[in-house]
Amino acid sequence: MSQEVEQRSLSQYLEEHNLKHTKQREAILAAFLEATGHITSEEIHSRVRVDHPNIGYTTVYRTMKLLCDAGLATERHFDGGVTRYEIEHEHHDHLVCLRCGKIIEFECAMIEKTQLEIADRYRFRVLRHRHELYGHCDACVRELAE
Amino acid sequence: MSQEVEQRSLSQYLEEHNLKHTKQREAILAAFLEATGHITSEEIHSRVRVDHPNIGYTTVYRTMKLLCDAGLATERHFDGGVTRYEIEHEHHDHLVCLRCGKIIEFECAMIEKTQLEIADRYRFRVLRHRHELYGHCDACVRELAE
DNA sequence: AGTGAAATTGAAAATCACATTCAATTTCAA
DNA sequence: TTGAAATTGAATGTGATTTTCAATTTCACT
Repeated sequence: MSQEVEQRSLSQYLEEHNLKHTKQREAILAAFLEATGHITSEEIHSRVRVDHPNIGYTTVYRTMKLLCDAGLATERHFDGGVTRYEIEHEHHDHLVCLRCGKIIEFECAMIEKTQLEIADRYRFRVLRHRHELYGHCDACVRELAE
Repeated sequence: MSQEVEQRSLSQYLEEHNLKHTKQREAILAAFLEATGHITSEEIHSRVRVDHPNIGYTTVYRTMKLLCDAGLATERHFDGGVTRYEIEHEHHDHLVCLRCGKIIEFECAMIEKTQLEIADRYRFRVLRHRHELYGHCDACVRELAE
């Protein structure tokens, strides 16, 4: 299946860090990968429970942190106070629909460059950033117009 | 004193909304204005307690919400999960020092314009945004280099 | 295969920041 | 002065996450 690379990557991380390979970790990674981006621990928990009814919420929680450390997932904190996880890939920022919750990724070299220039003016060393545009997606704008 | 305008502005808002003018509200606004930007409810509470030892945390909390509604303060949620309040003024974004907590405001018409162009490409209607650069300020970079 | 030290699990309890409840108090228009 | 309505603040609730800890599992080494 298409999860081989990630499962192997997890195993490698676990070995390198003297951590143990468990059914739970494997199942949680699988559930996370099967979902499409920006999922919450809660959602992963329900999904993983279908096949593994006795995996606890705490374990999902801890495992998602682990996957982040292992470089397989990234934590995102959008407005609303719930942590979401996305599959780790190139840097990007987000458009977040306040009505339907849809999350669109975007990337803009121009903005990236400009923000570094701004930081330079303050002799500020940027380590990371977040840039989120909140509003209404196309579909919601249409529905609201009705 | 220099708070006259804001105090009057608060009074006006209270009248217009059939709310009452209380010592607590006045004191909390005063404490907020005396502080320099990006303060937490917790901090406002300690400050206001100096002269008004029996004002409760809940009241500070509620009053800060009120000041936001009245257009005198703005709520900000930086990484770390604590709400901070700043004196309401023109739109701007932030540089946040992860070491000393210093917060620098910046504004960039170019970025504002570019992000609207990006949103347009997705037919996304932007209602608000957040753009925060996290890293180390000049002073901290120097100290870290020692 | 068996052993045991170390890691992991999961239920429950703790934490953290914020929000709500409610009885007592205060405000202010009449 | 009065009393209806708003406000206060202590205590309690909430929601998301985090920690605790006893029981279980993993895995390097017999």
